[in-house]
Amino acid sequence: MGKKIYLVDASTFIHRSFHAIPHLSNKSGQPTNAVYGLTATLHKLIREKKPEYIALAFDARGRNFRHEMYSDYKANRPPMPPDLAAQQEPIRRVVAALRLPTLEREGLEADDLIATAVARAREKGFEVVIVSGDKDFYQLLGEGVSMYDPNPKKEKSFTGASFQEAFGLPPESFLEAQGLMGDSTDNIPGVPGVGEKTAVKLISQFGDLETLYAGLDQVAGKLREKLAENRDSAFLSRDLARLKNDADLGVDIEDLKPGQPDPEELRALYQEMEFIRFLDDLGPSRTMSRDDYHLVRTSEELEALLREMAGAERLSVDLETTSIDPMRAAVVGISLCFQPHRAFYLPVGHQTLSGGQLEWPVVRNHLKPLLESGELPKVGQNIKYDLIVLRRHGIDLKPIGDDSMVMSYLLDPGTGGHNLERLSRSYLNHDPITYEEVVGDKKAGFDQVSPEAACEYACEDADLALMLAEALRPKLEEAGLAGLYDDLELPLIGVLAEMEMNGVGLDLELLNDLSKELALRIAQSEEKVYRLAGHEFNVNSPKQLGQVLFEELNLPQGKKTKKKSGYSTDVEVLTDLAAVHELPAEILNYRTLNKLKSTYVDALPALINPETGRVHTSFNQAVTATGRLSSSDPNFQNIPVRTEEGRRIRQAFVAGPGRLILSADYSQIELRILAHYSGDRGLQDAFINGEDIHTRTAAEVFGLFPGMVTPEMRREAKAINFGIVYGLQAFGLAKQLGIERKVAQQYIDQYFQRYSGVKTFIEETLAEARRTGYVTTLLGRRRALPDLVSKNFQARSVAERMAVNTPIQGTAADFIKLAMLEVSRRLKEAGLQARMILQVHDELVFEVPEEELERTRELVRTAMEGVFKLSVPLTVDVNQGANWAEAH
DNA sequence: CGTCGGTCGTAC
DNA sequence: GACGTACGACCGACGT
Repeated sequence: MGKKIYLVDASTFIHRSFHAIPHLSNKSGQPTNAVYGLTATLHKLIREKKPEYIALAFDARGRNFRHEMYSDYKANRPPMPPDLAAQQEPIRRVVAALRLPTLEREGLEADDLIATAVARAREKGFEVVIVSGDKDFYQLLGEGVSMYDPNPKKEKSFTGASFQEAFGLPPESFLEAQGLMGDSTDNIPGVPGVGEKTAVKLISQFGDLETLYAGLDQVAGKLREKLAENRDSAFLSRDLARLKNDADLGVDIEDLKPGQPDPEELRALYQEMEFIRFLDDLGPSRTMSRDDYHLVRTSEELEALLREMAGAERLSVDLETTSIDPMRAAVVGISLCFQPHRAFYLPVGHQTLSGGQLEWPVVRNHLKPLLESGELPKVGQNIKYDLIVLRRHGIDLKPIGDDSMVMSYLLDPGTGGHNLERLSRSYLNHDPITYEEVVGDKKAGFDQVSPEAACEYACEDADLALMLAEALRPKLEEAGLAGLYDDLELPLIGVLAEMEMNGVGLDLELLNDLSKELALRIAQSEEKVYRLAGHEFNVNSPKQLGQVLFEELNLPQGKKTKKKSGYSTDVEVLTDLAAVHELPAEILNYRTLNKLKSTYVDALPALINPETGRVHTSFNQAVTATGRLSSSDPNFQNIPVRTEEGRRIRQAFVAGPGRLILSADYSQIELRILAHYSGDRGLQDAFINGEDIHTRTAAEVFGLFPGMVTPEMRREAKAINFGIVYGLQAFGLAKQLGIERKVAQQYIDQYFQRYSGVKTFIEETLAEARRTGYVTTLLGRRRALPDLVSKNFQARSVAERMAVNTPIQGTAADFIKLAMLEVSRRLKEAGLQARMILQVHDELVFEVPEEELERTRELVRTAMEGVFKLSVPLTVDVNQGANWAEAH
């Protein structure tokens, strides 16, 4: 086999990608579609052809010899669009990092460089493949010269022979045809009215332009006239299309060998461009050595480890367990790391063993002094998990030094996924061993893993958490987030762990009764639905329901679904249809009942922990974009409250004997924060004077004395008040209130006129956010909003609403977190038994011994009201009862 | 049989 | 297109 060289027409691929691929950009707004297209082509080429010799040809900027021959050459080309110009530099960086040789000479186009390279390469006996789809290269095809177009849509190759077969003329004659055809994209005229078909036909008949014009009388009618009229143009066009094959390449063909691509450079580039697909192509980047990870499986080894740890300054801890639920997990092993890249794994609960392992009581007793030592800060990834598991296993882990997950969250709460793998990739440039790699079979528990495999994985996790804590600390400082982290989020971890461990008591009997009742009512509803529909179908399937409503019953369809895959059957549509037909109304009833039963009534008992007899939610500290907590397994933050059935579910959340449920919620916290932020006198006065804010707003908007406000007006004003915080617009308000859009707009205008401080606040918030690229809360929490400067109207609008909402929602989140810390501190200080069990954004729920009720009430209220001094008072309503429903 | 996107509905 | 932040049940398409 001889040598083969691939000559890539890079410039054409760049243009083609730019126009063919819909707009792509990374989060900082850099357009990337052309970079992506060329990179995809190159990856494919390298992967499939593994070229030994290759060169990428680029057009030189500016004029070249064709402009001299023909002043209108490419005169129809608009200047390079800015979005394409902006991609030139990253393209060069990709090519450089791929270590691909390039051809680029002043005054020459890529085509001429390739034609020249073809000639040089043939002289040296190379086989040549031109990588392009451009017909300008057809003239070069022939012995040992072929074309290959990797475009996935119409992947094709041409050799000299296959070209002849397809076009009926030898490739070198195609140039003659090009003279006749011209090329509109380059503004080469050719013979007007003659396209590829005619040109190829004429040339296959005559052979070349000279012969054609010599025998022009053999051509019939109109065509002959056109040919005759444009004789000069035809010859000029041929000259323009002729590729220059004697240029100076400035490089020897033999030197056009690809180098070893630089994986780190590429990784950084692809990360910046957000080319996830190509990142995967690069394979794992393992920048951390695992050579110094050790199994500790005898008490001698354990004692040696303890001696070594005596000098440690901080300790990274990671547990391997049998469950992701810390309230059910048993310890399988524990890894410890206290200096970079040196870590230890202590197996205690492995089922598959080749050697020995340690007994948990032995490990516990040995480690307990260190893990509970106030002198040695503990570091971890999501350390709340380890805190809970260890506490259940007799160790009170303290103090918390750092949690890499929480650190990363504060740095960028807007993008989800603060797991160790992602943190490691983005901050340490290291792809860790994944859980799947270690466990293999997804159904197997971690205790099925061998201690040896577990050691590598667990030690790496502990190592990573330590490295990340170190790497992220300066970033927090730089962003001004260190205070929020040290004084709020970090201490909150312990409070959340306690709340989760406290859990919530459920009245199972009540839930059982409710379940039976709902089952009956659902069955009745279902029957009625079938009767009204005329047949049975899956009522839970929006798709089937859509068919019944809109195709069988021919009810008027309101709207399509968001992603326009079908008919919408949501509550808004069905409510409208309920006026026309009985079925939609019944569906609504069915949905409500079924939702309650499946999501709450039946789901909750299944989550009762057998050890404690209670339900232990997970409060997630690193999920929401605004700083709120979220709750899952189960989500206790969306337990129904508005309907009667909903309240019955809350009745099942009960206090133990001799205890009460106490609920304390901030009154209108978001609107109070808005009043403070905006400095609006009207809004502030309303809160300072203890007025009903919705009545006040109604009076302002409708121009009445507060005494004249009707309940209906108050309801509308309430919608406006809430809507303002979310960036409401006339369309949305009109829809919600069922009023004309114009009227809604009047309401909003009036609102901003009466509360002009709010209007100013929104404008200033947006201006500041556009300038800095992020918004902040009163405590300095940040959220980046790159889309504020997006060219996409919709994306920009969404970002603007986030910019208004986040400081308000996020400040409320800051406050209740502060309150949780403060309440927790004071309860301990006062020696009260009350246990905090839930947080629902503006509400804290406690379980309190009856005899401590009054003291606890006052303690909770003052702690919550005093977290921050706003220009308006923070007010807390406290209520209590035997269950959560009564406490509201 | 598991995964994942879409739809819907609950909370603040 | 049009009001922010979450979680989760269920369906159905798709892949193993």
